[in-house]
Amino acid sequence: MQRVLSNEVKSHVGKSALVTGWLHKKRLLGGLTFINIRDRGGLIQVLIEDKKEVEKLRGLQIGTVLSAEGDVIKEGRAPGGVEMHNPKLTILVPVEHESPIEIDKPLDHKSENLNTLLDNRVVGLRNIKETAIFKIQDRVLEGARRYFYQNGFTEMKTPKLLAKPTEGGAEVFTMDYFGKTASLAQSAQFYKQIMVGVFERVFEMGGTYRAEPSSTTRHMTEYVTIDCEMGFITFDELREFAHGLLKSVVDFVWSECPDELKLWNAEKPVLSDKAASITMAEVHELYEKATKDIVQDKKDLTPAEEKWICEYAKENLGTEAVFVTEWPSSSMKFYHRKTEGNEEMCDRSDFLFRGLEIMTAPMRENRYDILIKQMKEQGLDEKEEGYQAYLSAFKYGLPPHGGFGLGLERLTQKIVGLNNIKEATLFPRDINRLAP
RNA sequence: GGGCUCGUAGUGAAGCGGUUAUCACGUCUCCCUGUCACGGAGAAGAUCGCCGGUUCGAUCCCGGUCGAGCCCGCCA
Repeated sequence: MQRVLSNEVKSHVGKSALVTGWLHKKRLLGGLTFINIRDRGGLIQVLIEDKKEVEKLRGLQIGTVLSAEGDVIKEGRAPGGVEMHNPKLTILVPVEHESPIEIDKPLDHKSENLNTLLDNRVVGLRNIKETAIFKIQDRVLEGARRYFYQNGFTEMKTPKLLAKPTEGGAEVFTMDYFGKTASLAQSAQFYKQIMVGVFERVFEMGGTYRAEPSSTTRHMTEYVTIDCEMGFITFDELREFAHGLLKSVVDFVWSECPDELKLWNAEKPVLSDKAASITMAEVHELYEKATKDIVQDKKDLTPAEEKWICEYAKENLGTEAVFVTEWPSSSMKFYHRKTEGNEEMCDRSDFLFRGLEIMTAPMRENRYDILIKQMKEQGLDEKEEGYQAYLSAFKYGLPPHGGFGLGLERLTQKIVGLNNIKEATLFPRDINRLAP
């Protein structure tokens, strides 16, 4: 008999069916035994009355792989309205080891116990509520992909093994590469820009590696960026496009994952039709006025300011996502573009969503000679081998362009409403964690 | 890299200078015909993170160490 998925069983009412999956839960009530079988479609309840069949489950733990062939009955008392009766059970993989954590009840997400959650990830991810996070993440990726395709983008995959750190710095992982030193990509920056010369609009979703010794609720050493770069656009158009991406992804996820979002009591974000922007100076001023806190370093935003300005935007601008613009050019990357008519500033924006920076969206300097000048100003040697391929893209013509990197796990975290980015990561990597 | 906090059965918690180290979930045995966080009775399960010190006596107080979490810096 052919296997039927748990969510398709309802179309077999009155007939017999075969379901195969994992033993998710058993409840023995004497003459009646209920079990739940989990497969990729969800859960199905099976009622076992035959003592011989019940006895097959003795000593077997949650996680046992089994199949049940029986009659599909319409039953209002069963979850989902259908259940299987008179099953013949076949144990495919007996499991006798007790699960280290429970998988049929919501798992503890308190920060103090995060370590247990992550140490037992292999089994814990089978918990329906944990699975929901990553189903949502899957839809985030798909929603983003659709938005890019609708807007004329081409998906690409750029190398993550690099000869030279793309943006310099100590936060780069290095390794032996057949006698040479290779580094892991800490961004797709150079390749994204190079590919503007090929496709105009490109995107990539892939791993990014940073050897930062950060220990916070929002940092990991390996994470996924939804990266894009687009040519022939203005700074305003870039922010509008990025805002549109967030809106589009949110709408898509809420239409695809209502059940999963409900498990987490996730509230749909309120997002304005058009992108909302506030200058950094305005943020500092509003924040200091409202909280009486003095911001020491005015060249950046503190986490407290990021949280506060998002609350402000929600109340006053009708949106939970806001761009912060007018960043000082004194702390910009060499490939960023200075603001025309105001060289003290650069065309950079950070996109804050529910109190967290989820992307940086700047324009790039596309004029070859000015780019070289900016490299020199930052003490970089444009003649170095690692820059040659990158610079030749400019030498042979790149239009005005800009792009951004959106942190997948940060976005998932904020959509679901999780406290720590690692809760939104299957197998997180941080300064202390390299396994599982 | 800096600061603060926390380590007690498989999991989550309580506790106290002298206890048989307490509770809930899970596990095991028995009972239970509509459970869905099933219910009831019983049982097993803990070198109280590790090392050292103070003390007649340390899980508890002190020091170190290892591990973890949170905040800051930096960032997505």
